[in-house]
Amino acid sequence: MTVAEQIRSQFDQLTPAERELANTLIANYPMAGLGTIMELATAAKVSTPTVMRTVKKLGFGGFPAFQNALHDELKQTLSDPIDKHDHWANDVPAEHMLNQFATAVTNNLRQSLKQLDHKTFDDVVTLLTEKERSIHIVGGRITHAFADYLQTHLQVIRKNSHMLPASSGLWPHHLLNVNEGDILVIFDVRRYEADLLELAKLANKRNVKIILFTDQWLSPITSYATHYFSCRIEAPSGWDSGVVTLFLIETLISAMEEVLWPETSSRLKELEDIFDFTGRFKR
Amino acid sequence: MTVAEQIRSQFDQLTPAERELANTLIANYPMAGLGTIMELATAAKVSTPTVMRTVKKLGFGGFPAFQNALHDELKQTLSDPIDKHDHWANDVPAEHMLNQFATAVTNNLRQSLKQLDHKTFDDVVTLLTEKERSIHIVGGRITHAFADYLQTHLQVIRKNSHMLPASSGLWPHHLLNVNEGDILVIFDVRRYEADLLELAKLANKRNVKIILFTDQWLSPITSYATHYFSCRIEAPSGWDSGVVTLFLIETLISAMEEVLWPETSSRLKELEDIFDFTGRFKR
DNA sequence: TATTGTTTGTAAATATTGTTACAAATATTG
DNA sequence: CAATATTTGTAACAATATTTACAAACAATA
Repeated sequence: MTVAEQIRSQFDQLTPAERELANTLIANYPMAGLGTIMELATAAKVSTPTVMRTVKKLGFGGFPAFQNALHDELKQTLSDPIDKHDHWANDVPAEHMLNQFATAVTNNLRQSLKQLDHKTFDDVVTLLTEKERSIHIVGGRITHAFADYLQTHLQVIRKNSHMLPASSGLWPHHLLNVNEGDILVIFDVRRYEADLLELAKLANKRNVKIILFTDQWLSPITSYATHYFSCRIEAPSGWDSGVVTLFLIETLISAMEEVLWPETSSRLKELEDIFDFTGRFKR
Repeated sequence: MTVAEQIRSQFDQLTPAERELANTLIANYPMAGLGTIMELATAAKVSTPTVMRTVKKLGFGGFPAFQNALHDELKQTLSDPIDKHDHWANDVPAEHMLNQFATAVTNNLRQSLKQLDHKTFDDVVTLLTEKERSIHIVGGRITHAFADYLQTHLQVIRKNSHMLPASSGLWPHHLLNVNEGDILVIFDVRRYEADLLELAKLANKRNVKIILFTDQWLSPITSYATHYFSCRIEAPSGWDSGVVTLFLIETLISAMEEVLWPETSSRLKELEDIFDFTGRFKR
């Protein structure tokens, strides 16, 4: 039973001043009840004790209790409609790693998306599709695989994307090939790597645009990055999860593809022809 | 500019405790900010002064001012007849690639988990944790990155895991190092690669146990595999999504870690020490 | 390693809110 | 119309919330 229903059901038992209150409360429900008891009293043009008596009459212990009820209701109304499946896998107990991980991962995704500024996303898509800029990609110990994945896909949809060598000793040398206005994509999640930070500083000095993929605690590279994505990486284990990071990479690729479709389609065609020729793939 | 946007835009200038607060605030926005300053502090596991400082940093005069801003926003949201709550990302149209992709990915996850036999999962965990077997990992053009990711993690929690060389010409040679009872983890999604199939046949002949990660259409290697996982890879674009594949890899790793914890912990400790020594990581 | 600056929490002080007691105002009844 | 009951608001009080001051913990730097 909602607070509004409670008010309506007892409306006829209220005194004139109390009805005044009830009316203003319902008139802009539930906002009117979210402030202080004084604000509500003023809005209804009654005194605070009247409010007090009314909420008690309605069955609440006091004004805070009444307000909590409103809060709980609001929570329901605003709560995510995205189903919280407590059981993802069939016939598997909820404590099974599969279910735990599925829950954690979707939470990560939901929260990361809430924090993501979509303008950042769109700006990055624009940057990455400007073909006069060349792209350079680098990752850390764990994130190296993501850098690899991004590169594999970028290669197909545009020219001039390169992986930085695995050995950090070669990075300064490689930076000579990076021009002002070029893009450096860095993956850096905890524990943040000192070499990557140095690289970012150097690149920043050369006016290279830095796009950073990091975690919710933000790598120190953030200060040097033109744009950054913070992907939540919580997992029910000692490990971190890269699922959200991968999600973002793939979404970026898809968004880029939309923009670049004319060029992409012909590149893809060429690629298919080459693979057909080499016979590496099953038809 | 909404409070949420204000938080996002200044997120990188916040201190760790302040970020903690910002995260919980955004995670269940705006409900978390509607109670008292103490409730918010408790929810975020910080002290009330931290909340105080944060809201001032965000540009509000004090907590009540901050709360009023939330109230005003909420008023807007609640009077807005358009249901904004169907979206993953805030303030982004439903047709935006971010929302489309998020929906697709969670559907993939749900469906993949429905089809997954958890006994297969548990059996694979058992197989991979038997340390007398050595593990060999190989991926295709796209899936190479996943093979890499798996290897990076396996390396930490157990001995004797190896990546097959990138060039398929070297695989037959490498197979000589693989003994009966060893494990070959293969990643093969469409378009299925002929070389990988040949490799699987050879390995099968040598009584190597094959664990296969493939898509919902099942690679031809499935017939030679001891266990296989089919991960749905549908995406709203010409590309396939590897999110479910990564999810499974990470879940496997976590499950293995649970089993192997005694050994893992000491290996992890060693690893940390080495990294500390080399100074590659920020503390 | 000592020094400095930053971050964070504890605890006291201040302000505000919620509650109660009581009296004035209003309505009700004989 | 007076007596009584009911309703309502004023003002004091108590409880709680917000803010500030300060000190401990922590990280950065020399």
